Amino acid sequence: MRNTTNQPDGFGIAAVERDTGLPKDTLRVWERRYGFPQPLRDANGERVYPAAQVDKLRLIRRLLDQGLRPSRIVAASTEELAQLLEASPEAAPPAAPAGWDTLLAFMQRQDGAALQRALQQSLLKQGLQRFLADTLTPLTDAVGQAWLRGELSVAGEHLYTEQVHNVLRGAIASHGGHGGSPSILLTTFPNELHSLGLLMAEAMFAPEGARCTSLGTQTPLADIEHAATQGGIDVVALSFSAAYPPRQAVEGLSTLRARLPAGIALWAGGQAVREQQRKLPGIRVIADLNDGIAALAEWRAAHPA
Amino acid sequence: MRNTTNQPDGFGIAAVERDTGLPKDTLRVWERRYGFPQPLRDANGERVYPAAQVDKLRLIRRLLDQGLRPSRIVAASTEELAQLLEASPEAAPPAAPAGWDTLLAFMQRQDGAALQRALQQSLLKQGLQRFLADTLTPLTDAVGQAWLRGELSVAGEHLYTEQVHNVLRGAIASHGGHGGSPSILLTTFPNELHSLGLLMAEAMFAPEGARCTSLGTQTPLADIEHAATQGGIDVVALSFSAAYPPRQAVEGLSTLRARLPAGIALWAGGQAVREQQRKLPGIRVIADLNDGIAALAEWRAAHPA
DNA sequence: TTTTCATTTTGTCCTGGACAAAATTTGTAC
DNA sequence: GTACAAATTTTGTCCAGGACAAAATGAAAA
Repeated sequence: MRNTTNQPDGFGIAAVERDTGLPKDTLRVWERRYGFPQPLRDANGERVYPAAQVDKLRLIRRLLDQGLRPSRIVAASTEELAQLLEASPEAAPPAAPAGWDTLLAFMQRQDGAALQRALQQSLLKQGLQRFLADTLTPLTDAVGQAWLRGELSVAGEHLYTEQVHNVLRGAIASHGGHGGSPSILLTTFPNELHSLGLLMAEAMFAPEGARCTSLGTQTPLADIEHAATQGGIDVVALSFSAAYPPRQAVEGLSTLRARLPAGIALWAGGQAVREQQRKLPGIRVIADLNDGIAALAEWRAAHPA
Repeated sequence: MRNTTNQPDGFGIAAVERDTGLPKDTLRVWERRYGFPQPLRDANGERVYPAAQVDKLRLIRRLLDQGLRPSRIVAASTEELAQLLEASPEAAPPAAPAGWDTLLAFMQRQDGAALQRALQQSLLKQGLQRFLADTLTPLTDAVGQAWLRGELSVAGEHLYTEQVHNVLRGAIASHGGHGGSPSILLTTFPNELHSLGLLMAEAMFAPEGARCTSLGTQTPLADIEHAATQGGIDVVALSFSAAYPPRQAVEGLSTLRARLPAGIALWAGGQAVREQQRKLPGIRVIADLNDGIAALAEWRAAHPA
């Protein structure tokens, strides 16, 4: 029954876990292996992390998400880390989307209303599918980059995600038609909690006249199977973010393919599976949003009403 | 680098922690002291919890929340636990919400469209706030119960959550007014990924004329602080599901309270904090949706424009 | 070039011990 | 008996240091 919070000057290990997202076990093993962090100890021998070390841990976490390895960065000095951060923001800063500066400013100042208005405006001007392909896809990319570079806080990124949700849900609802075929079940595997890809897929399929049923994120495999066979589903569509381990994706998809009746198609989209088509026989890997439309056309050609 | 999730028959310790809100350390020490839970072991000696034990842990968790002590209940048989639960004041599960049978059928057969139509209809008939208090609250409860009893699959529950999201987001959007004051920032702590409570709170506050900014789930503490001070926020509102460890909630809230300027109010709602007001000085614990309205009124009384 | 195989890295789990905070019981004075 | 202080038990979280599978990397073969 510790109170890890308000050490006179520093944070307990539980508080650091909450703040940085790095599990306690990881914090301890890093200390053992790399010599950082090196928390003080209180009277009872428990770790007390000074604020400066917590800040550095947060920086390390950003670099980790950029693809750097712990052995290279955990032991490095704060100056080296800052240099690394400058160095390789994905080499080529890919042509900021139109109006990027304005949008970034909205996110930085936490102005959700303005952000939503701007998105809504693009949607009306372009139509749903072009909005998805030409605006949302590069924009989401740019937001991720901005976070990696430290130009945007986690809060700013969350705000963006939230507003995209609002706009897309509204668009899907207004397209209304709980129409025809195929009947598509959309979801993600457990541990994949990125819902944006899912929603974008739904927004792509729904106006094409498919009957979309989304289960949100994190449906256990057995339940996907159950829902698909129960609900008269034609296609099960899974979404994978870049952060999902590709091997787990392949393994899970193969298992699911084996358990689903052959009459139900299985589609997989997202960064983690983009290059894996050859390892996934019987599964349609969807490379991007347009390819999704193609997959839909294929299905319809193969299943004349 | 374990994959705790998809054990062919059972859950890894990390999955159980997520599902029950009981920390790993606690699960292990209970096993040592009380002989329960008693998970199987996989080839590598790691704990694999059968579904039945996870269910029992969930039951124990509920009794704990009611103030019973671990030594009385952790070692008890499932029958004893069921009796204790009957006897408890909170019992009163009955009174199935109006139209429950129909709605349950929709969920069981994965008919999202019908479910959404039914919810939408209730919303129109009752108005948003009564819909929240009189329909959605008991309904969400009933869905959870049905899942516990095995009458509803995970997929069915996900379908329900998804449709409620659709309906509420639509309702909030149509209420439009990104109006006045206070300016409320809504989110959850890391590891709390239940978004329904958050959305219900937003749906409660928005039509009352508050300016709501939701960051979705899982915002690190430091980023909540950043967003609140950056964005001209008057109130930070956190939501906690029943599965969130109460101690962590209390500790996190205390830390956040200390870090936020005194001028920014901190509100906390949800099962995990319902009984914790006395441990949370300087924080307004919100008992239910109506109490949220009350908190809003209090704030306005204290801050005349 | 791609594919396969061996090696290193890395995160999460394990055991069993410890101890402070909280809860409960016991003791004492009014 | 009731109120309050002190002693005791209960309980959750932390610690150390070891282990190992999955992932990432690098080398070799096709």
